[in-house]
Amino acid sequence: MREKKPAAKPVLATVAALAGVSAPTVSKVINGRDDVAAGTRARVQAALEELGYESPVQRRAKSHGPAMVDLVIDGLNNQYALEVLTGLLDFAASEDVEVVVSNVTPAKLHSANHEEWAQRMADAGRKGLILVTSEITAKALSSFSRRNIPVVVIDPLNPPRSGIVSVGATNWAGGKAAAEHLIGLGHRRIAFLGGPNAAECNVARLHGYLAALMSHGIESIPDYVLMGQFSAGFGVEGTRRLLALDEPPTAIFAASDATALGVLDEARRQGVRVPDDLSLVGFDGTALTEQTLPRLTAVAQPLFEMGRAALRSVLRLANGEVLDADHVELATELVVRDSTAAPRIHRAAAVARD
Amino acid sequence: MREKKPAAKPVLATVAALAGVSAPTVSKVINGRDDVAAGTRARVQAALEELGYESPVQRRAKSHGPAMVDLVIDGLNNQYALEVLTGLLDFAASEDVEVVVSNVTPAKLHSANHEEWAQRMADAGRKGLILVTSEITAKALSSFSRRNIPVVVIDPLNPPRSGIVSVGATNWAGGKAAAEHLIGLGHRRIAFLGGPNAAECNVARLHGYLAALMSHGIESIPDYVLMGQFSAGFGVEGTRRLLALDEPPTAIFAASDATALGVLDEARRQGVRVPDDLSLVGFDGTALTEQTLPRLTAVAQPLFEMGRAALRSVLRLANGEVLDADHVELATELVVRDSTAAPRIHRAAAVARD
DNA sequence: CTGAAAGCGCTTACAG
DNA sequence: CTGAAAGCGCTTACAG
Repeated sequence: MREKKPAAKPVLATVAALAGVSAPTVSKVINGRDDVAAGTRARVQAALEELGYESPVQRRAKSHGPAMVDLVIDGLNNQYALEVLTGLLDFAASEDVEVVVSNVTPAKLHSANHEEWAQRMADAGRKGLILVTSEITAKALSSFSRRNIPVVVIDPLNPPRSGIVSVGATNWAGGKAAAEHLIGLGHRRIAFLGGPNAAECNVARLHGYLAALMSHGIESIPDYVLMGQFSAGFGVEGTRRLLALDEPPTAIFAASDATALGVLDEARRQGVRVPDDLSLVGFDGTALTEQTLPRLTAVAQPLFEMGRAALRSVLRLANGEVLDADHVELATELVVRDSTAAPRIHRAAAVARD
Repeated sequence: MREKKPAAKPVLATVAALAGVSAPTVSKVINGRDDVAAGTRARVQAALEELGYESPVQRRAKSHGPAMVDLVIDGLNNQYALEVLTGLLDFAASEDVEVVVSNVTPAKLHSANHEEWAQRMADAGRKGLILVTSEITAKALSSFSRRNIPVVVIDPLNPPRSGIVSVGATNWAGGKAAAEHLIGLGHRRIAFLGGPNAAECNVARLHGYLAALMSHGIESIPDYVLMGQFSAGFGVEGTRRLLALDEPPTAIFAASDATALGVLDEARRQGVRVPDDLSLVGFDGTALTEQTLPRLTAVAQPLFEMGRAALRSVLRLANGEVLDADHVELATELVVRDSTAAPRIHRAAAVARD
């Protein structure tokens, strides 16, 4: 529902009254006729400015309806994107903003003609652009910024550069929390199944994990750190490699829920019980974590809120406001469920003591 | 003799004269008011068509940018909606159509002011409206059709009435295929865990299941048919009730993948092995079916294609074309994976024979 | 140059 | 339901 301001929308007659001329004269100034005295023209123009007058045509062109923003998701087909989208759409509805959604692969995004794209958005009166887990070049960004179209990236692949507005999660702190939870349970042989090396969020998770090991005096073992994709397939493959080691890990920190799903499947296939024989922590905290057996201990990202925050930032920028910071990270939270426990050796020792 | 130049841009009064009504009446038709007799409306619309009249608003909306349609999803947060959305967005991209997505609960949808909503869409030059798993009243529908905004419903909750264009799947055939697969494996005690009674698709699945039983001379047992929701929670609850029966079923046909997920969890909790002790067939065929252990045998709906077909229909209608049929059902397909097997008794007998 | 008056195209309020 | 009448916001034609 759109609220009508009590302040009456300025009409040609209003402007005329303020400028002390007749309506036809204002009409002439607006339409660029030359039969108006310079002084009169100046007075009328001042009045137009002051009242923020817009002709019906201008008003219409300026998108008569609710504000609209574009949202581009790379690979809609995962739980992660879905939750970001839901948060964003819910907030959009409450703000009376409409969202044009596109599902675009990174390759297509990269090869797109950004000038044309930005011009089309400007013509359509779009207020801003939100990208999810994509990267954007400085050159492409300038196509939009030159047209006053703000761009916000959710969970950017690149490290946050100044000039690119982005919303992320505290990936480093999340990685640290995951590893510390496992260390706290008594684990020392903790593996990391990461995503793409190029993804900044993945690198941050890795370094959080390394920081936790280091601060507890645990040496990191290169064989325990595998980089791949945020996918179940990589979880399966990585687990196979880890369990084939002479000294396999007692715990795995998977850098995404999807990866953890793969770990769970491969462990089951090999008769390795989770959490009895192997502890497992995921990352993302999507609805998937509740659907596995055992339910998955995971670092939850505030995906819903990230969608919300990104839209809020775009609307603020479109409104000419200044943001507190270009890059914002929302807090992750470790949610302990059923896939983590003390390592076997510990429990065996505890039983022996009894 | 009065010679009118044909090049003259048609104006409201021109249309009125041709239709033999007054200008205000034409104005009402254009703006979708409901206080115009059907016959009068038809005459006016014919005149509008013949003269190619366009209001200033329409003229502006039309000349600018790619076509846009609105998509309203009820409860985005499930795999089903996600796959429909993906199919629809991919086709939209290839057709250079933009999609405005909203996530609206059924309650909100019901209480919405459809007149205002339809008028906003008309003002914004939207080509059509697509609803996913929602119901729409005849009254609401008329708000849109009066403004020449076609509406297509994907997987409608109500039985397809004439006048409502919808895209669904062959739910009855799918239900029959699921039950026949189980019967073919030797099962006779087959339960059905359904969705809401109000959902037409669910009723069709149930009757497909019943038809299969009947055609094989298997009596249907009331205790084996439970109606609830398309959710994992109901899968858990239903399984609990079924396994507590004096003579529990040897197979369960779950009317959604989510329900099947719940069945799987509860079976595991009770130490009932799938498919050894219990066979399970799901319905939807979302990506979930590949992620479970065992992987889920399921009736797959062509969700991707349903999204695609719905958009295609809306664009055709917007283009003034006539559809072959108001309601279309795309074929479901049984995909056999690892959650179904011959019932125990059968296998025991087979072993005894060896 | 300027603006009263007429006009344009559309919408609104309301009597019948 | 319908349309005469009034109104709205803007533009045009033209007298001064």
